[in-house]
Amino acid sequence: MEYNAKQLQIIQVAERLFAGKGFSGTSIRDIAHEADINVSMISYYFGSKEKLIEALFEVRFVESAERMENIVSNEDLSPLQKIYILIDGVIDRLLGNQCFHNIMLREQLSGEERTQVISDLIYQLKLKNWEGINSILREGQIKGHFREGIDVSLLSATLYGTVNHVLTTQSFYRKINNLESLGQEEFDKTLKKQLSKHLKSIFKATVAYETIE
Amino acid sequence: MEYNAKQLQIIQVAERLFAGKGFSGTSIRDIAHEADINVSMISYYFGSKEKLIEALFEVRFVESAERMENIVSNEDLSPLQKIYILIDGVIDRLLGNQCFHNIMLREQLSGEERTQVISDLIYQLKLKNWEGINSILREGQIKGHFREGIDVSLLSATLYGTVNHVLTTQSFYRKINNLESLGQEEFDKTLKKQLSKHLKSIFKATVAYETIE
Amino acid sequence: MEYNAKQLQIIQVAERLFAGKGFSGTSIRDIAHEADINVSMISYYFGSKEKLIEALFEVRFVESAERMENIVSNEDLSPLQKIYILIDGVIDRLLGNQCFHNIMLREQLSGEERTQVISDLIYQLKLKNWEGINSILREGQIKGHFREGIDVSLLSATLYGTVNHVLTTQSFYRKINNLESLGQEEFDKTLKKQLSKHLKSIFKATVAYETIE
Amino acid sequence: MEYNAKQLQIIQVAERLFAGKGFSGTSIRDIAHEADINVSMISYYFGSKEKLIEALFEVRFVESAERMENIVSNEDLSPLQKIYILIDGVIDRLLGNQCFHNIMLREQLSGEERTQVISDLIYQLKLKNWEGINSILREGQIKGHFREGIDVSLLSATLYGTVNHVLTTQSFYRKINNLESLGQEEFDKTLKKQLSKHLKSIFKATVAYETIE
DNA sequence: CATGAATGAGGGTTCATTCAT
DNA sequence: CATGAATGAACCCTCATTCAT
Repeated sequence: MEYNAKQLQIIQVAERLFAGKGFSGTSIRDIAHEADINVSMISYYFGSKEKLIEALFEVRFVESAERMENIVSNEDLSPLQKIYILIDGVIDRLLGNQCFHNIMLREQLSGEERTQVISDLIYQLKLKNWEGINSILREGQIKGHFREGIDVSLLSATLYGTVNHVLTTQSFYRKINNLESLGQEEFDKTLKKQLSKHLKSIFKATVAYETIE
Repeated sequence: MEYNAKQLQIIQVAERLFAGKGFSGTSIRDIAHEADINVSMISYYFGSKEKLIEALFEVRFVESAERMENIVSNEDLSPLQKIYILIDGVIDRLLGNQCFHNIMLREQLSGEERTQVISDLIYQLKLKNWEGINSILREGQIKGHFREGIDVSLLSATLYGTVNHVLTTQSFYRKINNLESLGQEEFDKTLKKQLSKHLKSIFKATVAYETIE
Repeated sequence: MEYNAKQLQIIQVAERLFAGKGFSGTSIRDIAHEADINVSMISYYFGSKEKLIEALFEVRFVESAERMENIVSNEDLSPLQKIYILIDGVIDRLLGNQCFHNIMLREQLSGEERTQVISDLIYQLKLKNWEGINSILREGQIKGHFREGIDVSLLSATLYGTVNHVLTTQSFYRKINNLESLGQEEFDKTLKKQLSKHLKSIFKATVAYETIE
Repeated sequence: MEYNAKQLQIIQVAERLFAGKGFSGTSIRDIAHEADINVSMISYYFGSKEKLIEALFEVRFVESAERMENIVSNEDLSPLQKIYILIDGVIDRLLGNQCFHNIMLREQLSGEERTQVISDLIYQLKLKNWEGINSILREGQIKGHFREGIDVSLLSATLYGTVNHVLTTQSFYRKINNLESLGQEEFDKTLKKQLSKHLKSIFKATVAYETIE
């Protein structure tokens, strides 16, 4: 599915508003007003409000579909290096697309199953992510670098859950760590660095034998 | 603030529906229908839909306000034992009140700051939780059991984030781990056990010196 | 119909609120709140909101029913003196019960004919007033003091209309005449004096032969 | 502000209903039903019920803004002739737009100050009317036709108050003067004639020296 | 191909009144 | 005799969508 410039602009505005106020809490009038278009354009271009959020998911998924693949298939890296790159990749992706991941979190919290399309896309992404981590861990186990008996699901949960939680509670994090004076960009940089170190440390301790460096 | 039986019933229904469809996505007619009351009762009992969700937060917060206190102040436990009890407490609390924590996650994702009341309550709860973990860690450091330089915020994020993420992606977790045949109760039990083991392992590796058992 | 102290208190509050916001614009909750009673008391004491305004009219009418009679039947006064006393009486009555006359004006403007009871009371009052003026004028004509061919209805309209209009546009009157610094009481006194002089002058010029003093 | 045909139709219906039942007493459903439109059209066209009445005031004010000007600035007329034309103009205007003036009277009786817009418009109209009368009277005084020491406010009150009062109590007027058999049009004609004569007589006696014809 | 006028359904809230106590 | 809990109707307004142009 290809979208023209106007459609992409609408999607972008919708993404910001859905992130801030939720799907139900955002009216097409809000979107139309912010995007400076007529309200009927949303139905015209996308068919309905629901189709709009589907389009949003499609666009963002296509963008991020290729990343995991590149990491796993790179043969020059050790399993632990791959894990490290994976962690940084997740951090970058989630913090770099905060609006979209906010929406995705909301959708996962929703029992409404807005549409099968979105559910399927989220499922596919999760599966791909899980398989990526899994294949790296298996490779590490085969190479004798990693322990046996690692719970991939829970380790994934720790990776994504920690980043999401920090993303969600940014303002609290700033307050508690006296980082309120920092600009958004600088704060993001600091956050990424600390998150990266923290998660790498957890992963290493969890998967790698002590002797591995 | 005290609520009578009918009010508590409404709150309970609202909690379930807000968790499933979000605040904006749930109409007071939905709530009234499910609770088998007249639509005007919500305004009558709570003043407005917004006041209803505030009441919900107040009730749930009062319930869970005392838990952390009991753990921290118990003098018979070692710091690591306290951490372990804390972890199990968090798991129990979040998985035992899935609807409410779903709503709380939604509210944290929301940029709307529905009301100052809710924001304040969430902030207070987070602060209390943070202080609880912090004081246990400090105690462990003073006693020489725990490492220095622990990032309390990120460790909290890992604890809450991991549990929340699992809570949010339960169905995926079941599917990927072939646990779809289990009943909800049995699954919850399994999940709690595995989460507990996983998080305790992470915390131990992160905070404790290797020699500590 | 007799009303107890509580009922009279309710009537008094209702009068003030009806005057300020109109009958439809005033809710029984407003009244109950201001009168510091339960909402159900209005239905309980009066039967309904409509019956309440009827009661208000009854009470105020009984109060003012006797005045005109006294003026007309006083044999010691000349017709013109009677007219003068009548004018001052109308001014005093309308300005002394501004709330009630506000409500009465509203009811007369209304095409709803809220109830036959109110319509009848207003009709009776108007008729009594008209007859009072008429009989004084007739007396003056018989005595040769007053001209023939006086339009009693229009003269009444000028009397009541002028006072009502001033009553209605008090704030404009204050502004245009630079009386904004005066207290309400002092302003009322000034207003009454000027209205009295103005209307007496009009009446004299309209009804009396020039030579009459 | 320009209004299209449909908006003007809605305004016209609203005017009639507001006059009959008051603003609070008229629901947008009433208006929609009478105007044969969907209820949502009122919000759609005017924004809200309050904005609708504002629009009504704007339209009617624009219509009557020019009249006074024409009278005052006409140099071929004597001051007394101008007064006479003014009186007939007021009578025509008030009796010709009974619905609107009913609403305006209601608004002036209201302590709610529905919106600043309406209050301002009414104030401007009153001021313009006052200034018109004032300038004619001053002209008459300068030319030596009129007395000194005329209270413009009270004279205005008598003019507008008398006409309004007759307008308000038409049915009583008919009854008392045995004019119940007349059709509305014929009655209006009779009323205008009598009102005109009555008010001109009052004004002449009040402002002009006896010798002036 | 794009628009904005128009719609019916449903949103949250307030209403006057009733009824069991 | 007096109360407050509870009700269903109606309130104004916003919603996503449609349709003629």
